[in-house]
Amino acid sequence: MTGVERTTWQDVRAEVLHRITSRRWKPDDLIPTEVELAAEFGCARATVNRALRTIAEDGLLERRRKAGTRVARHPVRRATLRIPILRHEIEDLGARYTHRLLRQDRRAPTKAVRARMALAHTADALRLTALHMADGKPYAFEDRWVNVAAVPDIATADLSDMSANEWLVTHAPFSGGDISLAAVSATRTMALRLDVTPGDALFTIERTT
Amino acid sequence: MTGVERTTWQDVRAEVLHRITSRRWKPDDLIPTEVELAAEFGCARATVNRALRTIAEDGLLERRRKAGTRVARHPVRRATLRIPILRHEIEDLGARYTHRLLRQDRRAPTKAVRARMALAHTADALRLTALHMADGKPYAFEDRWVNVAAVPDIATADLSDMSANEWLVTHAPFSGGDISLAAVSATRTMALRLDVTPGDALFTIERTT
DNA sequence: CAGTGGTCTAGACCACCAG
DNA sequence: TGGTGGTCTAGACCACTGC
Repeated sequence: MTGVERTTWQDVRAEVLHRITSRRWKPDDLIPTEVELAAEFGCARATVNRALRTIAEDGLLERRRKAGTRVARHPVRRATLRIPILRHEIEDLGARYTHRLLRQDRRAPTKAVRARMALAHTADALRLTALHMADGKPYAFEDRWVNVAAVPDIATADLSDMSANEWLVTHAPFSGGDISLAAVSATRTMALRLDVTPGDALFTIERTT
Repeated sequence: MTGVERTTWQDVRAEVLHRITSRRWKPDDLIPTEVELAAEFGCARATVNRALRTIAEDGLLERRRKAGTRVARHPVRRATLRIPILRHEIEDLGARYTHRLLRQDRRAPTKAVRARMALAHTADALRLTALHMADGKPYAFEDRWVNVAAVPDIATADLSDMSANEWLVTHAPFSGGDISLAAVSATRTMALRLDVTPGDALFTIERTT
C-alpha cells in the first residue's frame, strides 16, 4: 500500500477556495482560525498560514490580527500584466524599432496621478512622453510619470537613446516609482462599436507595483 | 542597550534587491545557495527561501533545483492591475449604468487567444461581446473569452442582466479561465499623436491569472 | 488584556535535474 | 547521483487590535 500523503499548502488552498466558490463560506463570513483549520486538515499551522496568505494576496480573503479571516465582500479581480520592452516586441515582429522622445520635463503630477502613486502633494515627478515606432510607423504612444524621489538617477539619464521603460528595467527594476499610460493601435471594429467621434482614441492605464 | 534584532525575510529581500540593483550581482550571475546566504545573514534557511521566492515571483530571479538561483537576464516588468466592476465605476461617476450583450456564442478560440489561455487546441470557449454604457452613452467595449471547461456554470448563466465580469466575480472568483480584451474611451490627444486613421481605435489586453 | 495572524527556527524529507 | 530548491513540522515569540 501507499504511504500516508502529507497535506500540502496547495491542498489547503484548493479546499479553502472550494469552500468559498461553493459558497459554503459566504462573503463577509468569518472563517475558522489557522489553529482550527490546521487541526481539521491535520497539518501544521504554517501550512494553513501559507495557503490563506496566498489567497488573501489574491484578494479573496481579508485577514486582520485578532479580528480573524473573512471572505472578502467584493473580491477585486486582479490581473498580472507582463509589460514587455516595446523594442523587443517590435523587433520580434521583424520590424525596425525606433523611438522618439516627445517631451521630458519635471512638474507636479496631476491629482489623479498623485493618488495612484500615493505621493505627497508636494512631490514632483518626471513627465515623459514618447512615441515608439515600428519601421517608422507609430506603434505605441507612452505617457509616463516617474517618481523622482524613488528613482533619483533617472533625472540625469539620457532617455533619447534608450526608452524610459528600458532604462527602468535595466537600472531600477521594481523601484515601484512610476506609472505609465500607454496606447497601442488596434483593430477598427472597436471604434465602430464604441461609436466614437473620428479622432477619438482609447487608452489603457497600467500601474507598476 | 537594545537586544539583538532578528533577521526578517524582508531584511534579506531588501539586501538581495540591493545587490541586484547595484549590480554587485549581475544579470545571469549565479548567486549563493540558500544555505550559504542563511549562514551569511545569520538566519534560518526558510527565511532566505521566502525572500528569494518573493523576488523570483517578481521576476528578478530565476530559480531551478540543482541549477541554483540566477539573476534574471531580462527582468520582465509586471504590473498588477485591479479590474473594477464597470457598473461600480460608472455609478461612482454618478451616471446610470446599463449594458448590452452584443453577442454570445461558443466557438473555438483563435490561436492567439488559445496561446494566452494555455488551452488545448481542441477546447472550445464562450465568446462574449458586450457594451457598457453610462447614461446611455457607450463607455466601454468588452470582448471576452471564457474557458468553459474552467467555469462550466457560465454556459447556462443569463448574462443579459448581469455582466460577465460581475457574474464571474460573484460566482467564480479566481477560476483563472477567462481572458478579456477591453477598450475604454479616452482623450483625443493620443489619437493625434499616434497619427491614426480616423475611425481606428486603440486597445488594451488583460489576462486574468 | 487576550486572541489572532505574522514570522523565525532547526531539522527533516523529498522532487527535480544538471553533470 | 548528488546538490539545490520546495515544503512540512512543532514550537516559539511577537505585533497588532478588538473587546
